Amino acid sequence: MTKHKEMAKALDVLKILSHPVRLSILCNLIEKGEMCAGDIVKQEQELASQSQVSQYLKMLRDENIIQARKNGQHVYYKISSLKIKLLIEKMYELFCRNQ
Amino acid sequence: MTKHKEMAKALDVLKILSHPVRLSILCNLIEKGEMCAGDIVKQEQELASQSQVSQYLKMLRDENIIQARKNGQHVYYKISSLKIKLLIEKMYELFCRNQ
DNA sequence: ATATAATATTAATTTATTCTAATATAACAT
DNA sequence: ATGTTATATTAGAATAAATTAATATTATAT
Repeated sequence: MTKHKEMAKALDVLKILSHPVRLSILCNLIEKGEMCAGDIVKQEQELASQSQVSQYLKMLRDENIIQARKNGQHVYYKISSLKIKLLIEKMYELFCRNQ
Repeated sequence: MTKHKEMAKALDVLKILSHPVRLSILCNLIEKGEMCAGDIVKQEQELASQSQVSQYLKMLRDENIIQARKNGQHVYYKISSLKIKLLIEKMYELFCRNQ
């Protein structure tokens, strides 16, 4: 990848992460491993509607940050990008660990 | 810090970083250690005006990501947040290192 | 005192992102 | 077939962020 494209990729990631509900969804997916759409909606219901969550999940899929697995009428999501997982974990370490 | 405030802090950081010129400024500051405003403007001149760069520098100062030191008519900037430095270095490692 | 160079500030415009509300689709149960 | 639950899609409205263009400030040199 060229320097410019690497930068663009990093910026895409940052933009996606810099939203309270999207970041929260990703943190919960890291914690739980896998969740179905409905449970994600429930987790975020204070801050976002079903429609919004569905739109965020699509964004995250389109960026190859999460992947979907359909089972009957349920859709299960999990993180597919190790890089994003590591980045969020680093942020957790830097901003959320005491001291 | 409460979980909610930590999250909010992380989000502020992500928003600030998710701009091509702001991220570029920070990367250059990490590389060079310290730069004066004029040199930063020169580095970014393809993408941003003097006014824009000055506004970005203010944002970064307001977030305590960089600090300013005035010497005559020049203002020298450098990164003041170790956390941000470490985060950007992690991003470099994840997104910009080959492989 | 005036001019110039370096940097900062401001308000208004433009553009991008997010939210809302309504509707669509697909799987399943009766 | 009809209803129901889970999830996705869409277009338009609302909000937020970025850019522009003009001006202000501060330090220095003449």
